[in-house]
Amino acid sequence: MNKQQQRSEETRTRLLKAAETSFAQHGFDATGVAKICQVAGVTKGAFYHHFSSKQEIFLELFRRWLEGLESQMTNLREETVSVPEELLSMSGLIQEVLQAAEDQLPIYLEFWTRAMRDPTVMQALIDPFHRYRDLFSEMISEGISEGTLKKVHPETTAKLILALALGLLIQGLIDPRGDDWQRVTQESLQILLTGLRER
Amino acid sequence: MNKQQQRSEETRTRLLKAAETSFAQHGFDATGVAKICQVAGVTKGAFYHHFSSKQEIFLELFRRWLEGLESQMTNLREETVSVPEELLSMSGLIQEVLQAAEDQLPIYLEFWTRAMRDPTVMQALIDPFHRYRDLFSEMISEGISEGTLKKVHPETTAKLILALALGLLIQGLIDPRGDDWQRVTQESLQILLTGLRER
DNA sequence: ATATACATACCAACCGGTCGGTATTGTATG
DNA sequence: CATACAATACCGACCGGTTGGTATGTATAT
Repeated sequence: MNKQQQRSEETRTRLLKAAETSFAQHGFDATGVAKICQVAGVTKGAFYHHFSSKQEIFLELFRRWLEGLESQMTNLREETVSVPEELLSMSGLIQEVLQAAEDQLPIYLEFWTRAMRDPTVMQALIDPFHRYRDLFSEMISEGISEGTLKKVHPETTAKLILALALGLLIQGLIDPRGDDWQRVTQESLQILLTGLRER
Repeated sequence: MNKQQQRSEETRTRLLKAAETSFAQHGFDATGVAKICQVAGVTKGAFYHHFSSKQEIFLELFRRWLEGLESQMTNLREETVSVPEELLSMSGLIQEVLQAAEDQLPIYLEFWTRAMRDPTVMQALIDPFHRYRDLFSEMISEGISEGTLKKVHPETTAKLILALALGLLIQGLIDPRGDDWQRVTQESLQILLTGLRER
């Protein structure tokens, strides 16, 4: 890699990093491009050299986040054996998501909110989201055919599980240190599995 | 109430109504005070006569929403008999929330996002939220002592149920016409109850 | 007469994005 | 190896437009 390319890439990541924390702290609208540049230690010229608009740097962050999530989920699937076990190990994933971001968790909400207004962002959200759902749906179907799960409707159950994950994440947002969400997730999944498991 | 008060109150509600739809459609930041006034059919003078800032009219809407939710929930509790039945009738409530707002659902997300930045809004959100949780917690405890529910941890289960409700709401936001969320909610609660019910 | 409820005109601040220019690195040529 | 040229990466002053909020005037009810 060139010296130039190297420098370029570094500024780019600095900008992304700066944008991420800024968006997380103050939201998309309240974060000026100038502020992002200041945090990144570059100028507007650099910014608009790398990104064509404020919207675009946001979308870039969004995509990266979704990609990370998806790869985590697929990794998960490969490591486990039975479906119920697989579901239980989900709690670890939720915990990871919660911890990974720490202070900048609100950016996820920002993603969501903006998706509601902007069709481009919405599409970027919906597609992976549906893939997650399908992934869960397949998991359920698998569990049914392997005889570890009751004969429930896979798609509905997938929605149920996703709802649980989303809801716990959001509650974790409100009450970050109030509770051991790892434990709550674990127990919740236990209860859920009691209703799902074939015995 | 005299003629002046009557007029005053009408403008106030018009402003609130206008703000609600505008915030829902375009978000807090993207909605100008001027636009709210235009929709309401009054001028800025009227606006700042009734509300000291844009933030304040937002908070007013927020409080009203939370109050509405809470009263709906307490109503629900009085009408039903056994706890499992009570939980099942929750699905109706979720459905109501989804329908009631229709186009302006995103405003709830707006509430949430702003709460993450603004301590005032956050407090206004957390307090009722904890009350909801306590309400559920009591429901569970009641169910346990009346012998219809297994001996689970009430608070954890309350979080689980709230998570489910929140998650389904959010998925409903993404996919408003994709599915019969009423049915999904119903079935999800069924599955959950299978894991909770004492038999 | 006086307070209330609103209208009008206006401002200072800010913000996303542009643009002409510069500095540094890479490359072709003699 | 030196020179000329080109491409890339970046700078920072600037602009048009918007916005929340204010100052002041006016009409109407009490």
